[in-house]
Amino acid sequence: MLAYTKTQRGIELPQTADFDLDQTLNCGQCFRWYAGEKGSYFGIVAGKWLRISADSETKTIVFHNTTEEEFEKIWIPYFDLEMDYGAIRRSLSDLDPVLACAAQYAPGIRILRQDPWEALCSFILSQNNNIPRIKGIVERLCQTFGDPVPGGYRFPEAKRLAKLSVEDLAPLRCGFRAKYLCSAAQLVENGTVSLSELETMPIEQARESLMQITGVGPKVAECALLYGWHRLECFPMDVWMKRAMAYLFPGKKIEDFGRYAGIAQQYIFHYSRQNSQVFDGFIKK
DNA sequence: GCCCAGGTATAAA
DNA sequence: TTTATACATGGG
Repeated sequence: MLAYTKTQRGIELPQTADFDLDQTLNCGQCFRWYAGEKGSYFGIVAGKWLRISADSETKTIVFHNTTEEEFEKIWIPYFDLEMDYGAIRRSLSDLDPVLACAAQYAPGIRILRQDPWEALCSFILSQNNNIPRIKGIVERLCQTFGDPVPGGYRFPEAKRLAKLSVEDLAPLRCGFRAKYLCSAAQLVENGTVSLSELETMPIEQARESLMQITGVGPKVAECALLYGWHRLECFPMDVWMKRAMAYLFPGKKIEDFGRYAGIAQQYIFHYSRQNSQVFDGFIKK
């Protein structure tokens, strides 16, 4: 069982190497968390506003003003707190020495269990885009079409977006991606793409299913399945990652990373971005 | 102003 | 089947 304590501030969790807020919330897997004071973050998940911070005095992660019930129901699953990322990191490290090196750069990364629909939309909006702007678009999407909740807005349901036209989405200023969002909403709403079935569907089939949506290619499908459906075997590949793989793991295939390939991918992504030697090795054409 | 962003659809080779 | 371009917008 997960060891947490209830205090005046909320719920507190002993700080470990396996959970780092910056690495987890600032790595491009989610777009609705904002940095607050003193290294804290705030965001809205499942209609609940949360402030979360690391307290170096008490050596705890603090989930502020949270009830036990809410913590159990929302935050444990969302932050995937019952999965042993330390064990996964060690087993991945045993697989390959270069991967072991990469893992050291972001040992505190966790793969969030985001809402599948929100993740799908977020990664549709992420294509050929940068993170600050993606965040802005997602925020406008929620403010414009999401139901209000204390602290902000929910992410709008597919049902709501399915009624909208490309013109209706103009306030988002998301450019050519508006028609992609419409396509996603309509295919989900008319049942062509079943959000619930994607959790257990064979991965190849799941990928094909998502790619029926106009604007969802292999990269977006892989990101959505990894970050939205927690399909950890998924390994988002872009030009950058292809080069990183060729440079760091010549001859190695994604399957070699096993069922936690997606976590390996996050380690590699962070490592490549932070290590200038690796960067110079493959990014300059 | 200029470059470009964790891509994809579409039209040529 | 592989390789080039346009795409909308705005952050840096």
